Amino acid sequence: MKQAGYAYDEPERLDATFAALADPTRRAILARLAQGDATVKEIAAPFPVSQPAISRHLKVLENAGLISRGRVAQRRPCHLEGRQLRLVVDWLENYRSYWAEAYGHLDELLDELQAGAAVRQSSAGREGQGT
Amino acid sequence: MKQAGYAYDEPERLDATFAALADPTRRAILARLAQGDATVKEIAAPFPVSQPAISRHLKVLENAGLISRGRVAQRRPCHLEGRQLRLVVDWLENYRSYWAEAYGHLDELLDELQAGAAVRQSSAGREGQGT
DNA sequence: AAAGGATATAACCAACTCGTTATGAAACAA
DNA sequence: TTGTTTCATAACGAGTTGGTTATATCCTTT
Repeated sequence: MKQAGYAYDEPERLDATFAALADPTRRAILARLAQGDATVKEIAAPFPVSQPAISRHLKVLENAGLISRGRVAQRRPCHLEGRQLRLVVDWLENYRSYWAEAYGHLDELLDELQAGAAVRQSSAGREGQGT
Repeated sequence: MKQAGYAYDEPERLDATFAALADPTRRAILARLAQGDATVKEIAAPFPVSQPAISRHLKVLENAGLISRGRVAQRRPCHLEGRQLRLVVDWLENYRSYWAEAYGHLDELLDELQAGAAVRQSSAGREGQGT
């Protein structure tokens, strides 16, 4: 386990990251960015809040390391940064034995089953339907 | 108390869950509980904060669905609930393509490489991209 | 140079968070 | 009963958050 400035837990960055993820608007922004980079205006469009509010959300996401920002003319295209999400995944890994058996979304489960099936597909004929 | 009805994102519970995880003391509590159930007093012991503060952290964790509490005499043993962590994992799954390639912990990476190697063991094409 | 579009910053406010101390309530033990 | 242990709740203050409107900044276009 790591020991940073904090007495008990991991780096302080996780604080900011989890806090950033705690807001639905920000998660929605991430969902938008998962489909491709976007400018502030594009990001702001679907939301019922002001542009400054979005700008601040973006700053929070950036401070959390969840996004990065480029610069094209007067636009500042935002890009989803997988690295920080990875840290969250890594953190969760410590608890795998707890959530692994928990029944989560069904499709997740099916996904795993399918992945397993794909590997051994050489033998018999599977039926599985999609959706 | 709270109101549902968010336009964009998933259930509101994720808000509470991520918010709960944003605090290092609470993550440390979870880490403690990962080693086994514990009473409030036991949990509070290592922390430099008052017992009421711990009680409130536990309430936050409970509201987030991350822990549950039993009742034994005057003790209220706390138990880590994997189900809610699973929801976080499920949420992260949507971003897998982003964090999967990100270099996180090395062992994680190796784990994946090994799994991948097992799958493609028969086909021998592929020029590698390095790094 | 002047105008305009895209974004950031400032100032402000209501609501929430996290800590504190003091006290209350429930279960046990004498 | 009386006291003790374990935990929760109330009340308060400082700091943070998330929204607003107004304004400043930067870059492009005319």
